[in-house]
Amino acid sequence: MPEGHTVHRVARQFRRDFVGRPLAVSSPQGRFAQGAALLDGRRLTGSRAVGKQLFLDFDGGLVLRVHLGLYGAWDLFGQISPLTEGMAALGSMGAPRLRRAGRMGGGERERAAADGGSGADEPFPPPPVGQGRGRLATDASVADLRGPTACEVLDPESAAAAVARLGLDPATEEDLDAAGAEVARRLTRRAVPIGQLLMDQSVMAGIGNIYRAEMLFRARLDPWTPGRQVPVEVARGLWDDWAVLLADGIRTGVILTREDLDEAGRARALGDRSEQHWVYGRAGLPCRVCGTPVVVEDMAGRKLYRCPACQR
DNA sequence: TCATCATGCCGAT
DNA sequence: TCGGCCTGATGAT
Repeated sequence: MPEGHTVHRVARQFRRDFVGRPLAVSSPQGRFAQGAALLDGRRLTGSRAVGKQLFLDFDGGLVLRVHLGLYGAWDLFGQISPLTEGMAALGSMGAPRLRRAGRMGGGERERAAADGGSGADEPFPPPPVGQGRGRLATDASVADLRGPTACEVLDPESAAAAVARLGLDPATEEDLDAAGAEVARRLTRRAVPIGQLLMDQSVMAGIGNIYRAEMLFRARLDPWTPGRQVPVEVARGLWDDWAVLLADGIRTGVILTREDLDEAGRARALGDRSEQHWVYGRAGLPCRVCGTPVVVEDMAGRKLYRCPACQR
């Protein structure tokens, strides 16, 4: 789903199957017609993610910036490489959607072709389903973009400015130590609740509502604590934890934050949503540590889950 | 068939 | 702080 780990996986997928090739770019829905015309026929030269945003680099320096928002997703067809060892290639990445694939627990969908069949009944390229915003295609692979919050073509300077507006992302920073120190500064100089600062994409980029709730539980930190009251070393610990969780999420495609599980428990949880989180989505259920019912509150218009006993 | 919900973000007030 | 916007799945009616 579209927190940072998903977007990094999308970037990786484009590197595997699209970078280095000329792309046919179109706008089935029409809303991306101008941008598509600028990119159509150009070779894709790079694919990178920063936070929740995807940047696709094209010959001539043009950059396609995509933000999936809450509802966006990529549908993938044709020749698509598996991203996760031992798992089938994916047919959809982003917001949870189910179109032609079987049941899966996450925002990623295995492809119909993956469940034993050859997938030969799928025409290629497939007709765009619904009103796709954009289609990027090589002669072998197709990526359809649906429902994004942002999809725009930028010149190199504007793309750099968009990246500069984002906070630090442990998956792209060269110097994790220096980045951690900077993040700790940004987290501890404002009176805004730490729970809101974690969602602020200009501080640490890529954290969404699930990772926010889970990271604060892992730190046993009350989300309502003003940032400036959080000890610097605790703030620094949040960065270090984000680095660990993000790397794990990129590897598995799943937001699994339970560090208490053994290998078998972890393997089970990867396929069972109800076992993946400490507090997210568990309102009213007993805290996994102390048994106190998990509460859900509104913080700046988003749902915030926490254990009122463990996090203080 | 309808209302509600969702892992996000922006701009007006 | 609020409403709006992107889209589709789900459960109630």
